[in-house]
Amino acid sequence: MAPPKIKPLVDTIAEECLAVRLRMLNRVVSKLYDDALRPLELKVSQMNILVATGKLELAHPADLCQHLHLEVSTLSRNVERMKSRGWLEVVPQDDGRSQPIRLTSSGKRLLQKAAPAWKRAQSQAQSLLGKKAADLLKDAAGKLGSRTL
Amino acid sequence: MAPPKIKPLVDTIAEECLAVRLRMLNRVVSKLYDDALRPLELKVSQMNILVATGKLELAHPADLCQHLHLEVSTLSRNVERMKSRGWLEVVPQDDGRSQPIRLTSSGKRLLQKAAPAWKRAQSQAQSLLGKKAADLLKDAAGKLGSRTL
DNA sequence: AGCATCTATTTGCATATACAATTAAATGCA
DNA sequence: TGCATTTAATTGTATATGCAAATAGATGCT
Repeated sequence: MAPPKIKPLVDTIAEECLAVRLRMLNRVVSKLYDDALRPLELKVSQMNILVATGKLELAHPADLCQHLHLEVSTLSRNVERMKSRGWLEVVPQDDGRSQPIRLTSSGKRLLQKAAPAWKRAQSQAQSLLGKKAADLLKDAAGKLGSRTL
Repeated sequence: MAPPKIKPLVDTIAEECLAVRLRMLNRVVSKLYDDALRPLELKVSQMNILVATGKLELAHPADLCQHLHLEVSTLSRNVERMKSRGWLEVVPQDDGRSQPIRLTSSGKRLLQKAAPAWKRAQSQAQSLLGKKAADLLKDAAGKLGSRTL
């Protein structure tokens, strides 16, 4: 029998899909930050983790994941790389299951050094998205539960 | 000497970084679609490519990448997987460098079958983000140049 | 024709991400 | 004490992503 008409469906999804748009924006905006941070050999994904860890001071993986809406297994691999670079360290606890981490001095220095690059990327992203979209982005992120971080 | 004060910097980035928010939203929203599409063994990243290919009818990798703001190397690998699943096929050209692709019948049928799952995820994403943010998302994506797709 | 150059795509390598399964440690209860 | 259960994190496996380098084919110039 004749193949089903695919065109209307394709047009609908192409014009309306929120995921395709969000994923595109994510790629473009992440690249702005990655480009700015490249001289520091730091990626925006890693900077996010450094910041969230600094915010919590002593950060349990599961807590970080709740704040960042990241899978624990994803975080585990990222932290592994960042420990080996000397930016994070584990702080042993009474409960041997816990492996909470904190910033090392080196990690803190890296964040300080990254600040100007972050500011540049942030302002590029701001101009690209426009103020309204940028504000809405904050609102939307707030709706994800587990406070903004 | 004393370590630099890291707290104010961490607070600023945590509260204002657009990338961290966009990346979080991307993870959460992509998961809505991936969950809905899982029974079809289809990921939202792949659905995006199927749709963009369907839209162009005969799609050159470089064109797809421009529309989707994707690296050609990324697309190359994704297309490889999708060819091996029988959803896409290469259409040889006079210019031997060109490797334009199109949907196979199987790829079209898959899209048809995926439509209800897409609709469910789309409406979940809509509720999560709210109408205003969803609309802004379209505007913002429009700012990326190379028309909406 | 022959060669440098340009263009389209793929390949090598590394990180990011998620799901499922596993390990390790604490806890509760018989 | 001993064992099932629960909790915290890691490990196995696969896809997604991007940068840099390599390949392959077309094109233009001499």
